[in-house]
Amino acid sequence: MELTEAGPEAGPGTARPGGRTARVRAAVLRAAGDVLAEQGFAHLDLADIARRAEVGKTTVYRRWGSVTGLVTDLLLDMAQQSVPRTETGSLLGDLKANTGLVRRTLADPRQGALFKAVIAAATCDPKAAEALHGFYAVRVEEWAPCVEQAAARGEVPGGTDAHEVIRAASAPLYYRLLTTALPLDEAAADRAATAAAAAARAGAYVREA
Amino acid sequence: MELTEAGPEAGPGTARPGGRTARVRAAVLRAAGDVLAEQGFAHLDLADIARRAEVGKTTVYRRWGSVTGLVTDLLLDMAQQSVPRTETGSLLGDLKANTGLVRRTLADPRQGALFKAVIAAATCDPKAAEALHGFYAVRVEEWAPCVEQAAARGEVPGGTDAHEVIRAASAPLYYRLLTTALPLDEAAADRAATAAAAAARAGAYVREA
DNA sequence: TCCATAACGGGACTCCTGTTCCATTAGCTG
DNA sequence: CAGCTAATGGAACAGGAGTCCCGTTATGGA
Repeated sequence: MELTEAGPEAGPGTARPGGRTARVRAAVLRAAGDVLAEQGFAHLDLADIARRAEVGKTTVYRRWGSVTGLVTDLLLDMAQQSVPRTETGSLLGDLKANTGLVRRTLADPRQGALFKAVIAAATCDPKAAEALHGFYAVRVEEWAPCVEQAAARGEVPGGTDAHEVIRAASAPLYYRLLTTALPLDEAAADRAATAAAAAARAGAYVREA
Repeated sequence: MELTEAGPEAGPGTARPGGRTARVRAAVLRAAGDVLAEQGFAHLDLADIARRAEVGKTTVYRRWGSVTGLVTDLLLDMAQQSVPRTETGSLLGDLKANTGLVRRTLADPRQGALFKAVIAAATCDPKAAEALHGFYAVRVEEWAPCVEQAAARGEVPGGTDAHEVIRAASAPLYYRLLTTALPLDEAAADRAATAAAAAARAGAYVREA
């Protein structure tokens, strides 16, 4: 997995990223996503993906090296497509927009399977973990302003940790997805947003001195 | 993986569970835990575990069959040792006791690695997922009464979903463990408890009609 | 347009995971 | 305590994941 490797001599796919290289990457990531959605992380076999993508097995091993490496790149690719944040004028509205987006993503067969896979990969592979942490750091950063605006409006106390509020809103959805068999319905998303907003208003996320 | 297989003819280890069979299971689970703590889920190789446990490779494959099967059994074994719930007299105190326990468990190198592994296994294996869901269902059930007592004391509105409150208290810790590189410190645990208590008091977990 | 070479692709090869077979050990039951 | 058989363990085997080698393709620059 040389994808995130710094330094002058990086792995294949970096010196000539255009044309064929890009096509191969697209085909492989697409095939990997298909397998994930259809059969899950356990059945992710690089040889099979090479076959589906109509790409040489050697190429897949050379560029991605392992299942976790491939999943990591899949995440990096997905991180490109950022969904812009919507503003509703109230903290609760903004948080509901956020949890609704998270819920729809996790409930979607393809995206949901991908996220499960990435989380699984992150638990065993440091590079995957780093990519995942980076992904969420960006997302949280993107949504944090809505809490700061709420603080400016006086909806929540000053000194409220905006990042922590955003994380608190998503957390129950991930917990539900991973540790229960309960459905990820809209009620759960709204409840998560409502709870985060209520806790924030009560000053639960005010930074300690 | 015949562990949870119902019916008259179950897998090996069920007809003569005493003596040697129990010793083999203990040795294998212990070795598996060691490897998990030392090297993580990715390096969990059944042949290696058999070697460490000084047990025949065939035996491990016959009784557990796969990495996820072994991890699942490890979880079932761990589910036996239930830590009794403490009662402090206030919802916030009880929730802090809960999140403190969760935090210590996840921060412990051995237990934390094990939980990460089980979560990873659950994302790719239905049996592992079922075992994990059962585990958390029991834990949540164990702690739910503290919310009901709080309702009886008038700390939270009637009709508050006790299970949901307990889940809400743990969720941020798991989210933090999996999606960030932030430390699982006591402040995070207390904050999670405080937020869940505040949201519950505000009626965020009242069941809809 | 042409060249140097980055990147790909096929095939052979290796090693290791997981299976099968059967002899041996040791629980359970009468 | 004796026998039946569940369960284990060693050894040989099969299949597939991952590697290596090298010829082929096509990209980016001169």
